[in-house]
Amino acid sequence: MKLATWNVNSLTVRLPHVLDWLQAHPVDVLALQELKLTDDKFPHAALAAAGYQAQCFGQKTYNGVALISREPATAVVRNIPGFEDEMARVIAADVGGLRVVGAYFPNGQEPGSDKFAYKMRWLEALRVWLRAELARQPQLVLMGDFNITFDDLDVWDPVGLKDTIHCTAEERAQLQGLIGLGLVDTLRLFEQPPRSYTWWDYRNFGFRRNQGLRIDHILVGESLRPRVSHCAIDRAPRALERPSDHTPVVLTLTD
DNA sequence: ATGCCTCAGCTCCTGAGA
Repeated sequence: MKLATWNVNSLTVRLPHVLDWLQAHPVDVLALQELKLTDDKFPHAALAAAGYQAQCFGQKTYNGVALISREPATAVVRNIPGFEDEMARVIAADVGGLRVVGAYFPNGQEPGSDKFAYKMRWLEALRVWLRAELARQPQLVLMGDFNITFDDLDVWDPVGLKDTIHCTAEERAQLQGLIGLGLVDTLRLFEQPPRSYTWWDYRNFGFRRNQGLRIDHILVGESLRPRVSHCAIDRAPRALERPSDHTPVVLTLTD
């Protein structure tokens, strides 16, 4: 079984890339973030023609998440129960015997800002909710655009970007809080090329210079760890014409 | 350097992203 996550930065613009990618990488589940469209504009027909059904949770202009899967997804939950949020950031469902959570974590803009405070509240609510979810169904996968680096290995310039957004101690403490629930950072279970990132700034030739961050992650419950056979970043879509600024991460589980 | 690029939208500029 294969699962993947990809922040597409507008599904309208990136649909051709997504369809091409699914054809070349027929994963069982693909979590998308930053759809930037409302549910009435979601391309169900194009995905159905490719052999996929979708559960979507969109909004106008910003945010928006979806779970695309070969098999139907059930018990769908949108956003964090009990956490009032105007933004469409989370979609969870049962797929293939797993609880799959796709998430677009808040950016946070700048430490000390209102948006940073919102990010921290959101992270706290996510952790509390996932603790209960894991108790109910330990076979859980949390994947998406976390907008947080684990450590300096995830940062192209850890000195210059020290304590900036995605790299602060507060954000990283919350990310470790998720690990503390019994979740595993699957990419780090396997040897990776040096300077492995999932996002590169559009500006300043960020991708060409490999000046990026690893902020898209796939975490699994400890009980799934024995089934994790591979995890890797697929840089290829970032090199296409008119790319998203993020690239997919792919997890392989033994059946 | 309050810059660089990309996207959506009350579209010829602005806000947001990261």
